[in-house]
Amino acid sequence: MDQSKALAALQALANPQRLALMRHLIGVDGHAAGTLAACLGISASALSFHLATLEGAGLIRSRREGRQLIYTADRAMMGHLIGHLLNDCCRGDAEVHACCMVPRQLAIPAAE
Amino acid sequence: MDQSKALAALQALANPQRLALMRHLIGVDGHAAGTLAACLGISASALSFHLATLEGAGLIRSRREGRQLIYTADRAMMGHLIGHLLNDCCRGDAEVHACCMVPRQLAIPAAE
DNA sequence: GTGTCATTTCAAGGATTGTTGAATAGTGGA
DNA sequence: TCCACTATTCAACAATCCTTGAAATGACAC
Repeated sequence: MDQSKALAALQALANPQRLALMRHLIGVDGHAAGTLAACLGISASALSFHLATLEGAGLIRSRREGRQLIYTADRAMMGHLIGHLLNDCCRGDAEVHACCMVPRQLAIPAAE
Repeated sequence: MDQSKALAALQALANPQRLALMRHLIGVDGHAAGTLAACLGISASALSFHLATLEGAGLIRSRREGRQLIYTADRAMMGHLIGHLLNDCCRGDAEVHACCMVPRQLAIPAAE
């Protein structure tokens, strides 16, 4: 992932509504725009603006199902962004790695 | 890490100059403000503005050494931010993990 | 003390971002 | 066809962010 894509993704995530949208969209098959507007309590046009920003950054995709547009998270893109922060921006720094892996490692008791 | 801290950190990183600053500051003992201004080619006051933003978000710290202010990255904060994205925002999603963990996470077998 | 270096703070302006409400486009049913 | 439903686009405005250049602060040397 190049620098400018990572930056666009960070700018997209750096907003409370859009971060909330990503949370809603990760781990599900997708949500219609209307559902998302109701979840976040924002207007349809504000939602549309935020969805367009996330889609422009490559963090979500959309498909039409009848009258509805179903939005899904692009989990690979999210992973690549995190990978960029971790390995490129922080150059694989050991302390950064150690601090972000805590919960997952604890969830695996005596894994070695 | 709570939601609002993560958001502040994302907003701080979502700017080309500030992302470049983090890159410069990770993995070194620290840089004086003047050095950083020269590296990035921006004015002293613009630099100061960006450093204050990063410091306000907890991503860097500063100490005085004589006339100079030495800035260092808070690698733990950076790690916690990435951990938040990975485990809280993405709820530990396996595909997200798979896409970002190229070098390290391969050592940890999936436990879900 | 004065002078100089390194940096921050301030005020002003331009650029960008986000919200609102009305108008528009696309889909499907009667 | 007409109508209802879903969602986007547009224009206008408010809010925020970023840059600039001048002034102020803090630390050191003389």
